[in-house]
Amino acid sequence: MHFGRIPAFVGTARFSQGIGPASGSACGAEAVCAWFRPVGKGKRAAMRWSRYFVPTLRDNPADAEVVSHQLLLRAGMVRQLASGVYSFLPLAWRVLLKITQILREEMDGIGGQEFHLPALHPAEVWRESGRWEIMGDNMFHLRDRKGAEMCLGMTHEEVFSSIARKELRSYKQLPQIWYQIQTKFRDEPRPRSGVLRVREFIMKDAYTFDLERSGLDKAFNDQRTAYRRIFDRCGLQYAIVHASSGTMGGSESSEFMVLTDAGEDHIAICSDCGYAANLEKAASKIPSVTDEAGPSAPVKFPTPNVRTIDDLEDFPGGAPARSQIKTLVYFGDGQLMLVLMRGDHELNETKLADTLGISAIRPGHPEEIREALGASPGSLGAVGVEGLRIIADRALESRKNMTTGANEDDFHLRGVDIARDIRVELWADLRSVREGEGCPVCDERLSVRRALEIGHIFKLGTKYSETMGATVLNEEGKEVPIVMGSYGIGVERIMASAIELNHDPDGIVWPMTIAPYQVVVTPVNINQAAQRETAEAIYRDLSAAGIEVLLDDRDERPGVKFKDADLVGIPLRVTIGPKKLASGQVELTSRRARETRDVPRDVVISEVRREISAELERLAPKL
RNA sequence: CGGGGCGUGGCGCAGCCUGGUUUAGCGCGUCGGUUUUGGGAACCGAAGGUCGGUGGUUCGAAUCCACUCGCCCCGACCA
Repeated sequence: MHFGRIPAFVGTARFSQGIGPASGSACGAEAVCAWFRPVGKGKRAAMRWSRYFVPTLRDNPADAEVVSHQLLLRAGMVRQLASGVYSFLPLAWRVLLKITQILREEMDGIGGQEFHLPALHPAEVWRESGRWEIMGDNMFHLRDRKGAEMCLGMTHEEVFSSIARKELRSYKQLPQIWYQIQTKFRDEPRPRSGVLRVREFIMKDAYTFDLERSGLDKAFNDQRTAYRRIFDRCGLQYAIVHASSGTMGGSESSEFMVLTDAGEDHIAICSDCGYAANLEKAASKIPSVTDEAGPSAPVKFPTPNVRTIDDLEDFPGGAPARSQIKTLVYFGDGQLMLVLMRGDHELNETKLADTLGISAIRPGHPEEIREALGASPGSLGAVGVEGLRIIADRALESRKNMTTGANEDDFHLRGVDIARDIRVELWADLRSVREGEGCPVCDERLSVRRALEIGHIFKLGTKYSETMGATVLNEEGKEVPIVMGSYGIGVERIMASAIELNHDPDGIVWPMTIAPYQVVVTPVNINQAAQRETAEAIYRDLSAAGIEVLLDDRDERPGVKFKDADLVGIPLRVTIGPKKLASGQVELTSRRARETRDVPRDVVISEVRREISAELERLAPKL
């Protein structure tokens, strides 16, 4: 823990790597140690607000929109360095350390072993897994001085797999549960929402290695339980939802979602049976439509200036949206394809990509579309189309007498019988579920809510072990691919969602478990000896009791100190004022309850301890 | 990548359209002093700005033009 004081170490670091004195000592040793420093037992130098770096702001910076971003800035916890890149100041770092401490305890609790892998990767391992191409511009690429291609790690399946394939040879070594808490780099197309979608962030990522599917099932369930304990302990309310596995691959995945409008995902949830799924995955039941018999063949009719579903609904001789076929053109896997939806339904692109098993799809460009179909969007249809893949949403199955574009500008077809007139290659659930539709499990009504992803667990299976050759010998001496799982948690997102869920007009209301400090001791007037001395004494006693306490010894007016304490969100405040102190009393305020009560000075320590215990009890994991 | 917006002391903004009367202002914050001390004090005094950058137009540019960098929002995309 004290490498920084060993001259040889500092000297070596400085000369061999050419880094300055500051990084040589502070960064080289202490910053690393900070990851491992246990939080909460500090009994050293007094934590005095007057000396503590907490640059609070009165006004909201103009470019902060979401609450967590505004409050993190105003509370003097974070500062932006670049778009999607944030510096964490001491208060925020304490919160993050407390969160990572909980992560460690729960990962260790299910047998996890902590690693620390490089953030800088050779291109090679990503080429092997095939994700160098798939990740594309989302990955930060660079070259070393020899010109070799490298990248900054977006995630660590590849690196962990490369260790596993070299070192794991026998089934006797399995199962393994490996994890780390590491910085990830993703060159987001659009960083946003403060610390919620960023380009550099801390992730707890875990990987399990098993011989068989059954082992993976157990590992997956253990992780799921650990995740529930973690988020319970962090004071978050969340939903566990079925999710798409996207570019991670794998067979099954669940996301842990905090219900907040600051999130960018949408989830469908059933309050009755508990069904919950990301809209990228959610299914629903919708009433079936009975069509009247139509003509024996499609009938073309002129529709001047009709370009949209709505236009055609209003057009004389048109059709209601539910009797229209929406024809979308997508490009993916090197080819154009037609995607058919009911007129009033919306395509979910992730469902389409998942159905096709490809990662990158995009809408066709107007020129491509015109070249392929001879018409522009607004007049497209699939009737008689040959040579293009045609994928249709299940809601269109066995529909008759439908109306769709004629692939001739300003003309549509009516009387289309899908089974008879369109060569559908693949039927799939492609539509986005909407509020109020039927739960696929119990038929109750689904609601659709905005949510923020804070964790995601995947059953990877053998995707990476096969492409990267990570195998072991089983009991019969046969070489088999290792069955893997992958499990991630966004550390800053826990911090930010805790704020999204716990704040009031005055500022943050930290859950006791992750609060930067548990108590702040505030003398109303630091210049009055009695108040000052009492505050110092209470501070010492609390500190000695192992409580995380901050002493607000600033020579400020009380209002300033109260406002800052509220803004920063410290759960408890002991206030020492002149009148009450004269009768041997101090005040104990709960930030969350916004309640203040008088407490005799000589029992304040035990009262504080009791309040903390009660809060920790409230946040104790339920399983 | 498409669309929109914004860069003026630490934070929030005005000034720009209609170039010079501005020594570039205002509120908050900061520093010094005095009086204060239970919910962001009052008064006095002070510091702090290459007006994002470069180039141009002009007698003269924060202001007009071109290019460029950065940031934010919506969409696309994304763990």
